[in-house]
Amino acid sequence: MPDGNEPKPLPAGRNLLFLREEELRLAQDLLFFGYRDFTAGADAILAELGEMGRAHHRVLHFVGRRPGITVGELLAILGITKQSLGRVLSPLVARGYITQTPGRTDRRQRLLHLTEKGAALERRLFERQRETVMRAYREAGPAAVEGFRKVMRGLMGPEARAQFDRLAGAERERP
Amino acid sequence: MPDGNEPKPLPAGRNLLFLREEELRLAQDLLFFGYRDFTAGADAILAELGEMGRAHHRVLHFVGRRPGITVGELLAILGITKQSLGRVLSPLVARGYITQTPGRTDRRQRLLHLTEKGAALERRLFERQRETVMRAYREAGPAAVEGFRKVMRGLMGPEARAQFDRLAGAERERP
DNA sequence: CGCTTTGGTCAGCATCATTGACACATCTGG
DNA sequence: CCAGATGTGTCAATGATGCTGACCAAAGCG
Repeated sequence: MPDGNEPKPLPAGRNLLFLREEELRLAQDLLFFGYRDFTAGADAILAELGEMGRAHHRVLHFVGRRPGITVGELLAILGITKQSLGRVLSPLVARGYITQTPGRTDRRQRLLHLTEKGAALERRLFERQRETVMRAYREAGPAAVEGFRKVMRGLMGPEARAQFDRLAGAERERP
Repeated sequence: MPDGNEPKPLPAGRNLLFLREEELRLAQDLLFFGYRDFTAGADAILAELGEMGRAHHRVLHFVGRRPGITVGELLAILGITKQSLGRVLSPLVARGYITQTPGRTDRRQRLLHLTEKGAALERRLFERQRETVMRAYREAGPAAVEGFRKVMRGLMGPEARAQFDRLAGAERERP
């Protein structure tokens, strides 16, 4: 990321960079409506199925994202307590969406993987959200997408940023 | 929008517009981490004060955004039920954060306004989020902000889009 | 061998949402 | 003017998601 060290106090775009009140009000509105509708599709599927909610989806997502993830890593990513995760993870295991296998080197760990059933549900939720995001991306155009990514990443705190970068780089085998 | 010093003259549109799996996974991660950290600051203030949560903040925000809004309009914006709103709004009125006054033309309506106390709390939460958003905007730059806005708006469904556009254009007041 | 780490579990509580049913005041149209 | 529609408030019950504190068991490690 091209941070800081560029001594360019160029006042170009100053109006945009000086965050006036109305600009932040707009950002608040955008994030509220946008995030709500982004999650709405998957939420509706889950509500239809019953017994599961958004928290279960998040677990399915991140386990699918990092197969073999440990409980501790998942806790760090989600930023919730062990007890809260337990109430979501245990049913997912009991109902055959996720498997737990002891770690090879550290047998205290429970490595989490999606079962076929779990992967199927995750994919269904994924496809539903893909429609929403694809439409937004297509309407906005590639340059806007790049800007969207920059701003969303900028909203994260240092910890979330580190978590995100690990996930984003995981595909390319680049830690 | 088509500014931006791209050092990589890839076949730009096509790769970005065809929403590959990994691109959506990234979008999911971005929205999860970004939205969570965006709300985290205000949530922390509210948790400190006790007695109020994110739902109360949303009410304060939208009442401040549209002074004199009716309960029905607020329900439409928030997309929750009357009962859910009641449990949040009633305490805000009882504790002197919001006033209800009968509508001039339709006395069934309860027009909502922030009190001085309510405006002060809303401003405190606002300033906290301003820091987060300002940092993200500054790091990303004006072009990225424009893209962010386009994509977030694109994520909304038709109803949310109409609500958002009304709020965005609602600088003009009606007495 | 103790100490730490990793994970699981119990009991209790708070917040934010839901549905269904009902009550009341007020506006509006025939 | 009355009947019905509308705007708002409130009852009870339920569910999903989070929290804290406490405690336990298995496994790794110095």
